[in-house]
Amino acid sequence: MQTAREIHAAVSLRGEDTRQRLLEVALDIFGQHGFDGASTREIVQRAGANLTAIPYYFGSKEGLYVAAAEYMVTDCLRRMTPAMERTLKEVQDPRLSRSELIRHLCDLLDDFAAVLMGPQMPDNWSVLFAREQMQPTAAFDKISVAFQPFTSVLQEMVGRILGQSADAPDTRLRVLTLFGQVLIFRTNRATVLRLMNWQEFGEPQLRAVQIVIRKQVTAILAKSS
Amino acid sequence: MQTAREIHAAVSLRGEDTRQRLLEVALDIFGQHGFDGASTREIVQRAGANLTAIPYYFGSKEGLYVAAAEYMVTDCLRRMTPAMERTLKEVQDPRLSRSELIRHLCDLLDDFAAVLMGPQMPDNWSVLFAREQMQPTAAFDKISVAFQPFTSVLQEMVGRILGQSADAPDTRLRVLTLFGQVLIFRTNRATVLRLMNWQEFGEPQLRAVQIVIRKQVTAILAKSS
DNA sequence: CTCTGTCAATCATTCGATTGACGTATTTTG
DNA sequence: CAAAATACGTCAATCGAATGATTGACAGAG
Repeated sequence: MQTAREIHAAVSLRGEDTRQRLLEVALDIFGQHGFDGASTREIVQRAGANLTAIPYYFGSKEGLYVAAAEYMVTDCLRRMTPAMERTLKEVQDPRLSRSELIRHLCDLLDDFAAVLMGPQMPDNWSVLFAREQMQPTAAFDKISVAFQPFTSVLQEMVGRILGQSADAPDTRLRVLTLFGQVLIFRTNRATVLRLMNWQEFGEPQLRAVQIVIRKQVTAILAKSS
Repeated sequence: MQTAREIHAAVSLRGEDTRQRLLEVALDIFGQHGFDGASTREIVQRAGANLTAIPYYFGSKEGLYVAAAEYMVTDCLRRMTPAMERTLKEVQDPRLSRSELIRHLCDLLDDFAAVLMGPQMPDNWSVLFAREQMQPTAAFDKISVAFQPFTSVLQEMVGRILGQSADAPDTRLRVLTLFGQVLIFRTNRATVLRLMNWQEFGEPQLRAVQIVIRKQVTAILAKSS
């Protein structure tokens, strides 16, 4: 990893445009074929750019990969921030009841599910994400750091609901398993579609998932310790 | 996909041996680099075989990929069958109480978590699995069919516990989310390790996960509808 | 005139697959 | 039982195609 070639920052409008198109296409193709399998020729062709644009803007194929991963993370976060900020505002009041906290948590998970299952999240992104989980590259750090505020909010809420520290191992494990209930609909897309006899993740499917998750999250956090 | 070249079935002992080594190495490398990124030369080199062994035994690179995926699924199932058969025997009695059923379900999920987090399940396998979820190839059918009995058992148990049909959409969604709570520790390995400040998935980590999952599954299925 | 961005042409490497030959078991035949 | 014939597995050499990267020239805006 890492090449020391010079990187141009795209000054003019024309340059920024091709840079952007390269990122989007690269993200799609890297997700589809993996780093080694992705062809720089295919990327530049679909982006309507020249082969030399990659070394020019990103230094190398690897530089393009890391930049594409960063681009993906930024875009995901951008879609989650409204729900997160809304939740942060909602739970500001320290006198909220347990059931009110649970309701706000469910609302947040609802939005999370909507983003994950929605059409704005291309499958190829998830593949790249999954690969980084098992074989972290330089891109994983950027991914990890970017998502931290999100898990942080969840820890805070779950901790308050269960009456324990937000940093307690039990709290963190709870957060992860709550995550898991939603994430499976993204990470195991094909299995879900087949088991449910669904053709796609549309509005009614999303609704059904949200209902079940609400029921279960409520049951998990309602009374038990 | 699919090439019509002739495939040799490896008759003698010597042939079966290299065939086996090719499968194991191929599974590792396909998982690591993806289908396009994997190099047949690297595979045969690490397997101590000749380049022509791949067309000879599997028809083509694609044939090797499908065979490797099948090999992985078979191996996973082999590790899960003992727990599954034990559970099937346990729940044979139709007069089992709800709490007893829940306990047996938790036991099954415990074993499932142990297999997923255990060292016998290489990371590269999970990557291949994840990729098949987003971009199913000919190998996904084999994967899907092989895992069906497992989801079938879970549907049966959850349906009985909740007093509803094993095939009801709600039952299936419950099964998927139960799955999800365990699966996240495999699919998002790097994120889990970082959030929990773990260096590995060892015995104590597995135990902690199992405890939380038991608590949550019990809470989910105990009383609510 | 200079800097930014683009371009075709070309480099050495590596890719998956094929070929035809060569041993070595296994089976058939005299 | 021994010899010939067949099938099995392996091997180096080679094919055409595609890979990432580099070069040097060229266009247009500041």
